[in-house]
Amino acid sequence: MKHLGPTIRDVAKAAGVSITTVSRVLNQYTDVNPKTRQKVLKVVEKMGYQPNSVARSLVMNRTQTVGLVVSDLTKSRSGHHFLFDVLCGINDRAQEMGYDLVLFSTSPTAQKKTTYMDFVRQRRVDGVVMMGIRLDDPYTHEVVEASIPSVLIDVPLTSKTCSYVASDNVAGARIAVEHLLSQGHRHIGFVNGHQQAAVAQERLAGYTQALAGAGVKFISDYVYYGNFEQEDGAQGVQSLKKKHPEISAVFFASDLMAIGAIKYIQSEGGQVPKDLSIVGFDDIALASLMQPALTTVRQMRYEMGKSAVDTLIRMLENGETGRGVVLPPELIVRETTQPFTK
Amino acid sequence: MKHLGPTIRDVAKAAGVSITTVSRVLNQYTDVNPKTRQKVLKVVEKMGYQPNSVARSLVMNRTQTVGLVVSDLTKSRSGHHFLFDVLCGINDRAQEMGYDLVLFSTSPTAQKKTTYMDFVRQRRVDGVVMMGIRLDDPYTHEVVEASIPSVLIDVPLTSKTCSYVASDNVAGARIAVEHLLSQGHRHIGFVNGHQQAAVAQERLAGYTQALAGAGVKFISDYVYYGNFEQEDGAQGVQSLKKKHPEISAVFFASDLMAIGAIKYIQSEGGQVPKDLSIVGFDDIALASLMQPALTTVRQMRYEMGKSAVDTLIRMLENGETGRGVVLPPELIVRETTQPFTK
DNA sequence: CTGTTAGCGCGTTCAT
DNA sequence: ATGAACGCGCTAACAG
Repeated sequence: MKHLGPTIRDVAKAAGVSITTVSRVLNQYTDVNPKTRQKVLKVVEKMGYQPNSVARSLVMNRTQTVGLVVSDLTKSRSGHHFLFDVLCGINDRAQEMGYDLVLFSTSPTAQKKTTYMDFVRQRRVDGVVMMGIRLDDPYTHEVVEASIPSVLIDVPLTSKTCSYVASDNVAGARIAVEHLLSQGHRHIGFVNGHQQAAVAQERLAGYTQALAGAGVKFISDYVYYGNFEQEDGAQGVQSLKKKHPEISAVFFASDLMAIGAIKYIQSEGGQVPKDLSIVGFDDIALASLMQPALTTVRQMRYEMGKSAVDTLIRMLENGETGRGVVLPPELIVRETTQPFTK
Repeated sequence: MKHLGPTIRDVAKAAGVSITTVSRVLNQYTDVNPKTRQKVLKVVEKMGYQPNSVARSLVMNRTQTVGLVVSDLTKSRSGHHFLFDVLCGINDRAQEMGYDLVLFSTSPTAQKKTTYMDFVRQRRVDGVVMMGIRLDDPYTHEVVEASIPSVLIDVPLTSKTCSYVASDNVAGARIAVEHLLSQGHRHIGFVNGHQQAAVAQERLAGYTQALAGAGVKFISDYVYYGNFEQEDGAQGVQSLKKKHPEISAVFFASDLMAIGAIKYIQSEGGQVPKDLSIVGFDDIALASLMQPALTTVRQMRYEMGKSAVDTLIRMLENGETGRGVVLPPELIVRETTQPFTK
């Protein structure tokens, strides 16, 4: 495992110039003789020289690297569908902007052992994008106070060095529920995510707003808290329908829960939307493939990823301070909702 | 944006020892006085010192980083379901072993511009895991000849520095087709992936083996080549059934294609498995949620990821040479297959 | 325009 | 058991 290639010194020697000069042409400095530049460039080309980014990072004190930290990447099966698209957006944009992407997953337990700043300092990433994080994760608040720029996905917190990117979850939930209301439903259940998810709180707000807008009374017992997973959806409807048989429609905070619910209803011999109208949230790939196809609220996942990197880089390179970016959701009406019939 | 923390020098000063000594205790050297060690450790603790991994990488000429290069990460929608789980496995194991994971996506065009070795040398990763790569991607053969260790996912090539991890695709296809045969089907179509996918070639082999084993004649016109995507599945059955109405069962090289086919058949008023028995490949999450639930061949995706990292690290740290790791697939019988009825 | 000189933070001989 | 000195490959003043 020795040298994998020539160093800047080898190039300098071969070109008959100093190291500095080589460095200059490589870094687009203008004050270098065109002829020298050509000569150097030719040697670089011939030797197949590639600058050692580690050495450069050391001296520049910048790694051109962004860290993507995900909480419990593996465990949250629900997350996959959402995370992957965001990841793609992040990766694509980072690459475009000349940054490398380093992936980390943390768990709440790991977060107790290593502080966020230790974590970041050790890795020397220039900035961080965090996703899948809960409000009560230890890192959450460390991040906003950290001195290194960060962007949170789906957690609306900002500071001088911390921005966020999220869907407009309030609006998303509202249009979902308004859709149900417009179809005549008046007893609308809500299977939410866990309370430590910022999005869950926002979607609850959207739910109540929609009800209020239609003059329908909010009944807190119509709200069930799950964990975004399929099983939670099944349990959610089951619980809701048992206690409140008058419920004719349910809004779910994730497609996966909605799907779990549909499966459950079907397994009990029921039919969707005949027996219950259902709206999900996310528009994951499965949504359109379900039988019946799921009516849901689409999030711009890929764009969230891109936007996160854009925001991060603006803080990194232009010194901008933290801000929030909110992306619009979109109602996708498919087959799991139908007008209320007594 | 200057110092984010103390350097080894600060620690040395504060502890009243030399840099060397600090370095020694940090790197588990034994020849250091227990009392000095304690003193240093205490200072390290108190100052919250974190070694600068960049500096260490420079001097050690190792980055403790593995690169994950994926071909067309974003574009291959079919890949998501497969890639993500593998990614999780890779990430988890890399983290366990103390390596960071850097994510890259390449495209065939990008591969024409930058050679693989340039790519790797620039990033200074210690090793590479590649996935989603085609046999005709430029990188494919550069990788096996490269001087830095690598592991290919799903491409059975080895060299001194290159290993691979894959499912036993021949066996997987064989058990799928044997299942169909055992149900009495004799006219079995095969919607394969594109020919530049190693797995496609292998699955074809498994398909023909199974037929041969049952004394059923192989008809090359029963094989359709798609691109692993949903649409390809729909087109595949359509084409196959039109030309060969006698076909009573079809094996698909990906679940997504199988699902596309089911959707197509249903949209035409047909029924699965009554009108056509179907077996997929992968066992993605959708498979069990489909209506009817998809019979398929499960791949150990997460384990493939873990295994890839294990293999890579054995080459990296023990100097082992390239080898192949083949994981067993498993037939998951669900609802899309039924015995042949005249 | 170009070369010389200093480091960046750390691991590593080689003395002591 | 410990420290001084050197160098990893590169960028950035500072002369000329």
